[in-house]
Amino acid sequence: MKQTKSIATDKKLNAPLPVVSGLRLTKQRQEVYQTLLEKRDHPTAGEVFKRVRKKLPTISLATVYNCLEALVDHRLVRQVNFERKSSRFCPNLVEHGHFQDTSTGKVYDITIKDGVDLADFINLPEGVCVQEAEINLRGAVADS
Amino acid sequence: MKQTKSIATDKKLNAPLPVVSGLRLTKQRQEVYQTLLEKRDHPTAGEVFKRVRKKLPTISLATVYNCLEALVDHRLVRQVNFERKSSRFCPNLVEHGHFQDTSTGKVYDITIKDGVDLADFINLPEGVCVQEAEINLRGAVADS
DNA sequence: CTGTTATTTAGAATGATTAAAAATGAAGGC
DNA sequence: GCCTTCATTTTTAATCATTCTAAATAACAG
Ligand SMILES: [Mn+2]
Ligand SMILES: [Mn+2]
Ligand SMILES: [Zn+2]
Ligand SMILES: [Zn+2]
Repeated sequence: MKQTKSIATDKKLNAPLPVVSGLRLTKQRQEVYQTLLEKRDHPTAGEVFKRVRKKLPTISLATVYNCLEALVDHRLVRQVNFERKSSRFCPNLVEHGHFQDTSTGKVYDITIKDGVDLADFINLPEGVCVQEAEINLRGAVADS
Repeated sequence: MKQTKSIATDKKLNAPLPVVSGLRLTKQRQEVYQTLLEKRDHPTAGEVFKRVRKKLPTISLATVYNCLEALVDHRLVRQVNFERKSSRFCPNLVEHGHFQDTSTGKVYDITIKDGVDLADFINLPEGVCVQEAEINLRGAVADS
């Protein structure tokens, strides 16, 4: 499927892990973050583990989980869940949703139309303040 | 939070499990389905198990999972997932999304504005045919 | 450089869900 | 109603992604 361009897609492929208060800089975290930037295919923790091991052969799976959690908690990475499958991870910080091709399992970013707001198409009850919005689609792609 | 009325919300509280080809009618399935209709609070499988046991004290948890899976596969019930928490189950078949109150954990149905279509606010790539759409919000509710 | 603490690591534990296999029962034909 | 067949239920064990534990290591503030 054709990839849509976006600000985040144009981000440098080897941007260093931003210095954020409360997030100690370790080579494991840098490498996990780099790995997510280099191939934006929404890998699972296990897939990230396989990739990072090429650079850091002694890293453990638990550390990959720890790093991903730290990155997610600091909002440098988003966690994407389809049904009860393994979580996937996405470094695109622009507001977007996800589409999964049911025949390949691959996950793609989908962007929200410019200037569109949640409340424009959803009946939000009085007094609710939406903090996180998840839009996950699944379906087929023509020809493939 | 105030419940929004909908066609499905007005459905009889004790509608029998519809006869569907390929779905054999058992008292376990009927009771699981009834339980979902009676209290539309998006219970987990474990919660359904606790409720159904009052009527069918010998039912097993595996059977509750089996029944829920059968109902979901036959599109009589929807499965709702927030992050990696236990799946929840919803008998509302009208197209809708879900909102979770982060302070109580409770899940509410949210309806899509009338006449609004996915493609109206999402940039769908060429040739994709959306088969399932999941809209899950989390946030806070005023006063509570 | 040193001390303090967060992080990493290997391994064990967790918990929701699924699978296996034997027992049960729903539905269809007679 | 009775029989046959095959889906479903039940109990139990297995799976598997993720989290926890405790000891070893390494950021980084002073
Ligand atoms: Mn977290
Ligand atoms: Mn299913
Ligand atoms: Zn993404
Ligand atoms: Zn619902």
